[in-house]
Amino acid sequence: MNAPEPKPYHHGELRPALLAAANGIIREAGVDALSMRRLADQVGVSRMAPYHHFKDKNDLLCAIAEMGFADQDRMIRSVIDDIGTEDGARLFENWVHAYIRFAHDNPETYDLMYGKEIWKRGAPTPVLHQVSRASFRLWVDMVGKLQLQGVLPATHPALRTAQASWATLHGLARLLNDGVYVLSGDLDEIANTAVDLLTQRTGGSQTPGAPA
Amino acid sequence: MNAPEPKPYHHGELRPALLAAANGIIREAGVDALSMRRLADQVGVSRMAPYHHFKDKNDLLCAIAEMGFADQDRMIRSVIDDIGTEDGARLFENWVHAYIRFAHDNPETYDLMYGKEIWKRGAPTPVLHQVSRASFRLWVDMVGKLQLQGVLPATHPALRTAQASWATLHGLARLLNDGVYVLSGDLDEIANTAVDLLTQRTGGSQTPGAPA
DNA sequence: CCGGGTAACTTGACGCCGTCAAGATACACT
DNA sequence: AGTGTATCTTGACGGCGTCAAGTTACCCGG
Repeated sequence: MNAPEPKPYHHGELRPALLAAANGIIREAGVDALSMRRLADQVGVSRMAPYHHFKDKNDLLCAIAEMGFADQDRMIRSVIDDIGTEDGARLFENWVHAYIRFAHDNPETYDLMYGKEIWKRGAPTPVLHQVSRASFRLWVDMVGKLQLQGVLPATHPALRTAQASWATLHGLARLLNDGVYVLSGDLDEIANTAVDLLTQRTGGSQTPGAPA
Repeated sequence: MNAPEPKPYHHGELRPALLAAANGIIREAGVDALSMRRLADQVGVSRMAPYHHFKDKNDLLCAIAEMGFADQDRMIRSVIDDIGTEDGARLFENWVHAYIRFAHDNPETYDLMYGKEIWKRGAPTPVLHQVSRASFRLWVDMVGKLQLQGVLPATHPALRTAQASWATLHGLARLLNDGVYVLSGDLDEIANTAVDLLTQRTGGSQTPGAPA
């Protein structure tokens, strides 16, 4: 056992430890409960120690948002890989549900990723900017392919269609997470409605996982 | 001139004065800049005075959000009245643009009305709850009528269609205000794309104000 | 006219917060 | 061994929301 070493002045792995702890706090107590002081305390360092690894609180939040984008991209890509490019409609449906589920499972992180906390109040880190744009580009490309397959209407350029349709997803996610108008239980049904609206489908399969 | 009376211990019109000042601060410096202390200072009373008219900071914010809903409803209704119920498609288009414009012109208030600050963090006042639900009901009724006119698809109940389509508007508003993905200049075009998507229109009038 | 009740307002204090400034510590390299 | 540097600590400042206890002005029945 070489673990103990009660207080090795130099923590050694502070940055990752901070990120992990911050994610934990956010997940359990919400992003409002995350303060630099409390974070430092929880990791076992003094209050100013984190400032050697993150210039700001904003800087820390950006790093967390970055991780969120990475997670989301991973999840989203797995949806694509699961199906291949064969059945576009099904792919889109799964995508939508995956997106909503991600937002629902990680409400606080989602908030950080797209909320004003970072994007309006504090300036987003350049690297966060890149990451988020890359994530959006993934979506635009996807929409383009779905337009070619006739799943989504091609009456507008892919970029515009991507923006408008993504706004729908984002709006749903926000309403769900903020608890306005939309009840958690109705979400799947609303998501299906959104899918039908966007794909201009006549009727609706009520649950995507139905044994077809 | 009977105005001066430098410091009449009892302010007399404190509550409305607080609301007005709060709205001013929010409009000019953002909701983050609104603190109870600063507000009190600006109105010329001591820090705890506002607490006799608003139980909480949350209570104050709810009151501001209420006013926001009132404004929004007024604006929305004026769109309806402007056109009558004759041309549903045009009505819907104008509605969407009016909605977005409202969000764009009052970003901080909009944030308060639908954001987590009130709905998740602090509990919304009962009366705010009522007001917001009434506002949403207005939208649901509207959607129902548009479905009857064939402007919006009737494949789902009015409630679901209202939720899904409203999510689109809300998403656009959020993205615009938070500065994610959507540029201010592209907004009208994106809004039109959204209208076309939702109404399943084949092509698009590019600007609503275009001379037919 | 006066006495007391009550609503409006003030001042003091507490414990949080983010972070600047300056000092202490441990390691890395010459 | 000595020096430089990255890392971590402690102290302090101003700001926040708000509880508790005091002060002031008005209102109303006698």
